[in-house]
Amino acid sequence: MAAVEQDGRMSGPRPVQRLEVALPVPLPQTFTYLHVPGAADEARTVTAGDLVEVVFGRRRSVTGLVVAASAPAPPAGEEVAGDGAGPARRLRDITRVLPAAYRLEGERRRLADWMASYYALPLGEVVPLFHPPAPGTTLRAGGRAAPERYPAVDGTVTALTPAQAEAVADGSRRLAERAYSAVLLHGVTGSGKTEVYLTLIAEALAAGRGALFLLPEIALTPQTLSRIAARFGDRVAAIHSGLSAGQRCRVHELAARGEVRVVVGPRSALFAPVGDLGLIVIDEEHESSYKQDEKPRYHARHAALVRGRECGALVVLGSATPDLESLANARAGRYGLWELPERLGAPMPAVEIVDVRGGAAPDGLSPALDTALEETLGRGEQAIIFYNRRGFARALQCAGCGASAACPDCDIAVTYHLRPRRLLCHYCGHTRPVPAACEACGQAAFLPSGAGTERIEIHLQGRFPQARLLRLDRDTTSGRDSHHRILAAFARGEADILLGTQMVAKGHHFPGVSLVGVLAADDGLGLPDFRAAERSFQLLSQVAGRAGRVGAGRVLLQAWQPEHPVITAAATHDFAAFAAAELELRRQLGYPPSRRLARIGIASRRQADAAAAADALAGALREGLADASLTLLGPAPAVFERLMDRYRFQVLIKGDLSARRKEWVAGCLRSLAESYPGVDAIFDIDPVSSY
DNA sequence: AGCACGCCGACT
DNA sequence: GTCGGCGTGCTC
Repeated sequence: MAAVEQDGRMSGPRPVQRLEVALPVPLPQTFTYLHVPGAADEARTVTAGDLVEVVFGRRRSVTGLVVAASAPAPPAGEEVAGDGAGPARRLRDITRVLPAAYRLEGERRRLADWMASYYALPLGEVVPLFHPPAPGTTLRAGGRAAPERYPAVDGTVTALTPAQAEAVADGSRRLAERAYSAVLLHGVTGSGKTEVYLTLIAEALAAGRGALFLLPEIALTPQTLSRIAARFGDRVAAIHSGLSAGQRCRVHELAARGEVRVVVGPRSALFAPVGDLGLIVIDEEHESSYKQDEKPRYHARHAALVRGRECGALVVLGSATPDLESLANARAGRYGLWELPERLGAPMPAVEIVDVRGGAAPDGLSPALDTALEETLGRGEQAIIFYNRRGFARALQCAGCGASAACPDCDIAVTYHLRPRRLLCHYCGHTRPVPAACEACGQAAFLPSGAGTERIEIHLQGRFPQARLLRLDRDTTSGRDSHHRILAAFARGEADILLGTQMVAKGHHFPGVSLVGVLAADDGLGLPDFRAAERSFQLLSQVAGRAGRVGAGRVLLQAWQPEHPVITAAATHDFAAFAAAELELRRQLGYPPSRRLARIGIASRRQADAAAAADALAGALREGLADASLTLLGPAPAVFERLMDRYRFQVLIKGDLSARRKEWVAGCLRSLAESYPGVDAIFDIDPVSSY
């Protein structure tokens, strides 16, 4: 068959390329497409590393990575390769080749390969991380294309303290070596970690190299961005959830062209195509938001270390409360260690533990905290009250039969909310009006049991009617930016008390705060999760660090277990004591960082199917993974046995799974899905929690 | 995974 | 009568 050229002349068939394309589907194979170079404007010859758009199944447009491309050759009856069964079909042409700026090659490609192997995913499933618009981000139609502007701040470089200078000096030496190395920067709240990061970024830039600066989304405040912009001007670009698809593409292209040399953002910023990377900073490296909780379930800290290794960069992990895994790596000599033990400007606040056992209002403010708050307000200073539970009451219990109103889709008591007055499931979002009478026994008297921030708010309003109160939790932050607006208003002194959930603990500098009160400080310790103690310690340290960053500060921790080692270590700002005790526990129980962990979750609408599939899987794994270095736990019902109308079971694997074995497990899960329709399986490497 | 096809329950 | 729930089958 001859093609008709635009000028009407007949010509022979055009040479075509056969492309092997990795696509974002959970299938182990690549897919073969054809490409006719020169068939359209910019239809250049394709090579491995190009991204292409294709029609796939019933999907109009899917972006895939070319992993192999033949030389252009005359077409010869191009058919679907393989099985032989069924009628032969012609191979499909690709729709489009993405511009060269989007090519996935060099150390980013090696990172993609590592991720696919380490997390046991087809290569195509990690490719979307590397090209904008990234999945799961807000796509605002039309978006304002104007570059983001941040208020100018004083960009003056302050003199470094001796500890900061020492860290920077070691960092400079490492940068000059132009080889991979990693460092844990352990610096207490307010010790000036950011100045160390910014100085090192400046050094990397001065040496002509690029940098990535990762921080939790929540920490991407206008303050932070202004400070960075003041220092680096238009060589820096920020990625955050508010960017439109077009703005994301722009950042990507500027980075690929080398016009932007520093990219700041949350975990997804790790994949920006900044060339000749000299430095990767992971701030608040202990934050669990660095682990993506949907597929692909990667950990950005781990991936950052791999990217650093692949391009010869210095990777700096910073935290006031390092992840125990990072601490163990530093102690084992795999990372350097920089310590900033001194807070700048003010001493660490004094922390008092308040025993609430036997008190009149164990869920509310103790007399000690009440008095401290009264004094603080009397002096015209600000206070933060932290209670990690939203709503009015944890459950609405029937006074007659004791039954708590439950979620129809989860085996969970629903939370009682006052504004609006409804019952709400915090796991699936189910909501319904408050019933007039008990749904189980018909009696009309209820006992709201266990307090939440709404209830504390009402108490505080009654107790201190003249105080201006701001509440910060998921229910007061539904609007875009409302979170930052509330924090900014409090920072400007527009309220006297900030009451809220863990949102009050993160980031932000509050010069006027001299009192922090924590209700139920030991609340998180009861969770059946091997990281419960670590998370509690981090949270308490963080919230305590909000007090007295200027002048004297005071922190009151109310607890049921005042002698609990996590509470006493947090009260004495003693990270080393906490770490020593917790590392020993982890060693005894065989949890990270002593041993690695993988988790397989099984879920189905039908309980029997989920149970049978979990049993079958555990049996297969016990046989296929019989090895002294591995320990299998389960199958066991998940901690929340039923969520979103699905019954959940799990199997845990302790020990080091080789890439081979992960691949084998992934294969088991694929065949499990075939044998048990309606059953879903999740394979989570290095899960952030064990339930 | 995503997307459409196909087959049985409660509604204008 | 049909709207729509989700089981299931396939993807070059």
